[in-house]
Amino acid sequence: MMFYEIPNDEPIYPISTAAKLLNISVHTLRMYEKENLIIPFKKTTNHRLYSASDIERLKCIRNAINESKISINGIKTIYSMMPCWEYIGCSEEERNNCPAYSSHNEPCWAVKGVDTVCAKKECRNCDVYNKFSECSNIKNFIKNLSRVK
Amino acid sequence: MMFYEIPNDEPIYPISTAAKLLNISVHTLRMYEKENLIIPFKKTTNHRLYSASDIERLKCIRNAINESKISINGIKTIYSMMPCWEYIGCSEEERNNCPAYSSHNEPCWAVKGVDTVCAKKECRNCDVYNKFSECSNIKNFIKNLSRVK
DNA sequence: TTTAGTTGGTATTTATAAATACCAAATATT
DNA sequence: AATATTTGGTATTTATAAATACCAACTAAA
Repeated sequence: MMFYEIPNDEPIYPISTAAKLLNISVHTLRMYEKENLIIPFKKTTNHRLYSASDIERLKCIRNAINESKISINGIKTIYSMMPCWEYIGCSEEERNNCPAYSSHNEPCWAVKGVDTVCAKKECRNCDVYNKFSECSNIKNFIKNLSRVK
Repeated sequence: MMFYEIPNDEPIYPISTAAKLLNISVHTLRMYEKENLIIPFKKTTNHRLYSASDIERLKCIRNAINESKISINGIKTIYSMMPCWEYIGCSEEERNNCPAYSSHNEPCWAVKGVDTVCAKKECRNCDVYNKFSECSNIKNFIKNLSRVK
């Protein structure tokens, strides 16, 4: 018998499976997407697929909502505080042209402009986006910022 | 006729006046205090007094709750992200001994320990606390952090 | 000393965020 | 070809955060 290891960023679960794994409804998953909390992989036919790391991210979101009692808009605001420009390495000018740099309500991946460094990037694969599979990472990121730089 | 300028950090409004200015109930003000969103001045008799800058801060909190739809716990989590240690200038050791450094749910002024630099400080008068009279300042602080250091 | 305001507490109400239910059209699967 | 699933949409329900109401004891002001 052979085992194949599936990378945890491989999109494998259709939406119904993801919903079952998280014990929530399919519609709720679409709602989280509409709110820019999650970016599932989309097939050419527009059908969604979720990876293991997507599931982890969603567990984290569920925990924030249900245990920590942080509203969806609260989570979005927290996401918006990520200093993405440091991670991407934006120049002074690039920062000032980027809506993400001044956004206080939406995560960077929800507001990237058309002339920005990130415009053509697939946010789903971006480190800035992925650093949040574990939610407490934003403050950790801020800690590192202040030490490293 | 003479005019006396009142410093905007001077505690002058009793709770009923503050409530009227904000168009909310007295109990709501006490609730915000219990949740560590605000630290009003307390007279020796335990009666509260609010300053003009307290009122501004509260307007900001009201806006976050009513307009931005961020829950109280969300606001607390956002407050907890403030890199106070940079502002206070804590050493490596001081950081690691301070509950505020690792807190993800409570603002620093709600969790300061007994052996910390801030233990004896009056948080109400602290710059870290006061920088938030204008709410969008946390991200601005992070921006400065990454540039200055 | 009489009236007004504050204290901290619990119990209740209200407003609404979050989740569910249902829909017809499109796509996937057998 | 027939069954199952997904799509995006609106309308509804549910759970609960946030605010209010009420309390007796204490303090402040006229």
